[in-house]
Amino acid sequence: MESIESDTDLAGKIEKRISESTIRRLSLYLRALSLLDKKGVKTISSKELASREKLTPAQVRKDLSFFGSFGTRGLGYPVSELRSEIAGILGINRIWKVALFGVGNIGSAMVSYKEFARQGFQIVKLFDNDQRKIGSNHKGIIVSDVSNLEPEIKEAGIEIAIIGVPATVAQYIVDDIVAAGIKAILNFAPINLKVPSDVYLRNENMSMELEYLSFAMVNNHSEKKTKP
Amino acid sequence: MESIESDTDLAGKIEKRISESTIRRLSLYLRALSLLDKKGVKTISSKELASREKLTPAQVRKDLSFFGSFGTRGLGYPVSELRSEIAGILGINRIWKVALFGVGNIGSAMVSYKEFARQGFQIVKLFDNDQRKIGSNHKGIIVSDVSNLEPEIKEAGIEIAIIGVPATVAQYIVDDIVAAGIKAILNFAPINLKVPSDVYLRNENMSMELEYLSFAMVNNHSEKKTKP
DNA sequence: ATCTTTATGTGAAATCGTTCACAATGAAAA
DNA sequence: TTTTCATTGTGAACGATTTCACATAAAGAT
Ligand SMILES: NC(=O)c1ccc[n+]([C@@H]2O[C@H](COP(=O)([O-])OP(=O)(O)OC[C@H]3O[C@@H](n4cnc5c(N)ncnc54)[C@H](O)[C@@H]3O)[C@@H](O)[C@H]2O)c1
Ligand SMILES: NC(=O)c1ccc[n+]([C@@H]2O[C@H](COP(=O)([O-])OP(=O)(O)OC[C@H]3O[C@@H](n4cnc5c(N)ncnc54)[C@H](O)[C@@H]3O)[C@@H](O)[C@H]2O)c1
Repeated sequence: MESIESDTDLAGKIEKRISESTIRRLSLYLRALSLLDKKGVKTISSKELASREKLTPAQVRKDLSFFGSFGTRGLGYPVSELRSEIAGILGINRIWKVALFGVGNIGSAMVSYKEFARQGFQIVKLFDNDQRKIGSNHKGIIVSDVSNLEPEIKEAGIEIAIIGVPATVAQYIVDDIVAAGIKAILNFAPINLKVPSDVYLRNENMSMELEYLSFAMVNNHSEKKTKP
Repeated sequence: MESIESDTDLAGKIEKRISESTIRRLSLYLRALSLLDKKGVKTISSKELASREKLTPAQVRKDLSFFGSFGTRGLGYPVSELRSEIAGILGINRIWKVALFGVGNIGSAMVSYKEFARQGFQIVKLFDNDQRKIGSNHKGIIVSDVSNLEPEIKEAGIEIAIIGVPATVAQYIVDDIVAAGIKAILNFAPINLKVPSDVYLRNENMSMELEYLSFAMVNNHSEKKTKP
């Protein structure tokens, strides 16, 4: 439960905790590199990569240096190779099976979004408690009854859950999900969910982003720093 | 364009830049306080408030102290009053008119979400370029043609735009929106949009959150710090 | 082969954000 | 009243992250 594990850790080297900011920036690098790769660009310098994501070249180099030396001095980084290195670091050079809880507005939007599957996040199960939805077909997936989640999750090999149910019931669903062995949760409900310390939880909070915009406008708040 | 403005700044006091983290935590405090207020709780200590959002009491007190003294020593903070103070700081004790661009999966989900309006963000215009959608009624709003956005935005007094169009066209739409005078944008397209420095931009990046979960699982990465 | 140019990788410095620790203060009890 | 108690508000210490600055290395030019 500490730091990073040995598959990105050259033997004997002292491990260093990777900051959340660095990990988030890796996602940005990955997105930029994927685009460049598709365009046929072969190499890119930290300066160019930084400018595409409003970061500094030093930041790019420092972030990457935590994981290894991927560049060539005088030349830059090989686009395609760096792309797959980062995919490997982020753990998305594989398929993650995802289950979605709550096939409502936000849930339906997620299932329809093909980009997730392309990035390795495959939504393979949908759960709801509404009898009108259970049994119906959404993008090729039959909606299951949430009251029977454990065997279905285990059988399908689900490792990530997305929470798209109302805030009032989210904690109950999460308790069941955790009991079923899921270790990663992306939550859209506006509530602070309690999970055991070995379960990873991220919150998607759109109100927070709108409120940030509101604050910025009311206070003429300047972005002082490159933030992923 | 620097720091916070004078309405939260007692005369003569030196202004201090408020960190992004602090602003994001204010949103969390607001959410918790709204809930407590609804439950009829009258006062809350920094300790209790912190525990509800997985933060430290010192953090809560420090965050609030940037904006004033709202508590009573020995007692705590008055829930209802602090709630409206924070709403004032965030600039949401008023109504913001919002326009949504791209009435697709994510766009439809946002229009249907009543909570935004309750928080002061009122979606009053929808824009699309699909002839089948233009003129149709979504939750009481007629979808407008995006090619005629400027007069409609100005007439409606829109100040915030939500971008729910494909990444390939997002920059074009944003250029038009900015030309129409909009100063705040919440973007769902997975692309780094270029905007003038006086336009506030926030990105909602769900892939980033999923990738963070993936990284955490692959690397047994522990949350070391309270992050909003 | 040698030189010039360009750009990486990385300690060290600087900046920024969080936590500590305690004096100050008001509420409640005696 | 006076004392006790709980909890705020805040400088200062600490820790984390970002930026600087340069030695190092490879590519391309001459
Ligand atoms: N729609 C948005 O734009 C938006 C934005 C931000 C956050 N959210 C949050 O996302 C969540 C879902 O929002 P929505 O707009 O999609 O709501 P919704 O009402 O459209 O969908 C909720 C779904 O959850 C299902 N459900 C309810 N109780 C359940 C239970 N006990 N078990 C399983 N399924 C259950 C309902 O049948 C429904 O299909 C909410 O917590 C909301 O606050 C939504
Ligand atoms: N659906 C999701 O869960 C999800 C998740 C993350 C990010 N996103 C991003 O959000 C955006 C929208 O995704 P979606 O799934 O809602 O897509 P979608 O295709 O369902 O919706 C896009 C909408 O934009 C409209 N549009 C296209 N070109 C336009 C133009 N030039 N002007 C105005 N409108 C135009 C289309 O007619 C359509 O209604 C995309 O950038 C996507 O990458 C979506």
